[in-house]
Amino acid sequence: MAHIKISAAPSIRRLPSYLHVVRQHRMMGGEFISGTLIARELNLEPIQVRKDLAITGITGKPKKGYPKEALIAAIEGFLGWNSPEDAVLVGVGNLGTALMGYQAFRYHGLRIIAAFDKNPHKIGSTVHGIPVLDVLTMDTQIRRSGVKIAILTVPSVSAQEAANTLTAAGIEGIWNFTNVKLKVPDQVAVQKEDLSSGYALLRVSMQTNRLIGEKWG
Amino acid sequence: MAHIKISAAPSIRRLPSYLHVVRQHRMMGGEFISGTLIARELNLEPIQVRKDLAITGITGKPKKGYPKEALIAAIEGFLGWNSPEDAVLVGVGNLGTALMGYQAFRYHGLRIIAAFDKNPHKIGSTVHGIPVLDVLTMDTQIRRSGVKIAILTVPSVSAQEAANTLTAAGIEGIWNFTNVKLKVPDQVAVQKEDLSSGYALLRVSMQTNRLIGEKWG
DNA sequence: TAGATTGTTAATCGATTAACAATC
DNA sequence: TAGATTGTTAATCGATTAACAATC
Repeated sequence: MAHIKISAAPSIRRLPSYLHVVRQHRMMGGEFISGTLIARELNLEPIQVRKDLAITGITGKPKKGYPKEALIAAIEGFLGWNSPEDAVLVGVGNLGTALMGYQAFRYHGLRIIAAFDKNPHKIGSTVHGIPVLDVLTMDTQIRRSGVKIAILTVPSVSAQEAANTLTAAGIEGIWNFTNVKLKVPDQVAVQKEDLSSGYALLRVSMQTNRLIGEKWG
Repeated sequence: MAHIKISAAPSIRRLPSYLHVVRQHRMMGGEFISGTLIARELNLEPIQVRKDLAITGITGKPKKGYPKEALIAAIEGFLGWNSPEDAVLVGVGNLGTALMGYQAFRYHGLRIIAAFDKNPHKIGSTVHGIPVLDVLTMDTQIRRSGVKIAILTVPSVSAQEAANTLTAAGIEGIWNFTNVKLKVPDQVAVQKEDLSSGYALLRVSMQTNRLIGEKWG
């Protein structure tokens, strides 16, 4: 539901980065990978990595670390990334097009099977191999396919209307790339992706560094 | 510097959403806007909004709220968004192209003045009105223009090399859209933008909702 | 064996929330 | 005036970090 607070959200947010590190070490020799090593690669504290990994249910071996394959399976299983999940994308603009071509989604078990737009010039075409369909048929298509995830990349003004259609069609999760605070039923999860918050942090970090530089440089 | 911990990071992350709400209420009548109203629109606690706004230095008036224009100026000033800041973008792929056309950056005082790529077919063209230049000339161009911010949207394999060139050229902040943990000098700020962490949270939220649904629905 | 690493329990730290006097 | 709202001070909550016994 939209307003449930997910506990351990910071830990969950870090899990994909751990998964990424383990995958990179997959080919390299050794059956095990230690939390210490993962921590070092990500500039984190080892204890934090161990605590985070614990929520996936994995258990390691003292002195050795975590069995790589089991660790990958544990993280993927916890996140639901082990079985491929279909998604639709709404709004084939610049960002939508970019996300449709984003190869990394494969590693998250996320498959965009269709996109929707209202522009007649786009409808009927394919973008990165994904068919672009008429947004007017969205409700029918989603019901038929049973897709549960929608990626929302429409202009702000259309965001709430699109969300209404999506929820009515039975979508359970909306990955919201607009800057609109969506109003949805409680049983629908919304994850708002907000570029501006990251940029805010970057600018403040830069200011902080300049102050330090003046003082010490 | 890369590993400095910014205190009050969660508050800073929320500031752009407050700014967005105030801007939307700008035209509507009234000189003031209350923290209570902002909180309601964003599903936050009023006390949290007041605490967050306090770090910008703004002071409100009991019973009335915050003066809209002063509040906008305070947030923008705190974030450094009041004066336009130039940036370059490195890597004109799908995501790079999308960001080059992202209109919302105007509201953050961010101006992408040039992009760099190594593809001869792209070099010399313009994307969304922004010139695409040869990445081999990047060092020179950045030094000459004095740009301090770089948006990094190259493939993972090229990320560290690009970051090296950027820092050598005097870049002070890198907005990193790759999944590579960059190694940079301490005086360079890096903000890593990570789509997968948001997706992880979405999936866990959906799972939680399903469990609740089974129990109550 | 010795030393590195895990997992648990406790301590610390910081963020969120509560309470409430001041006030327009 | 009465009531809504601010800003401060205190309390709570949750996340991070520390300490350390167990162990391969």
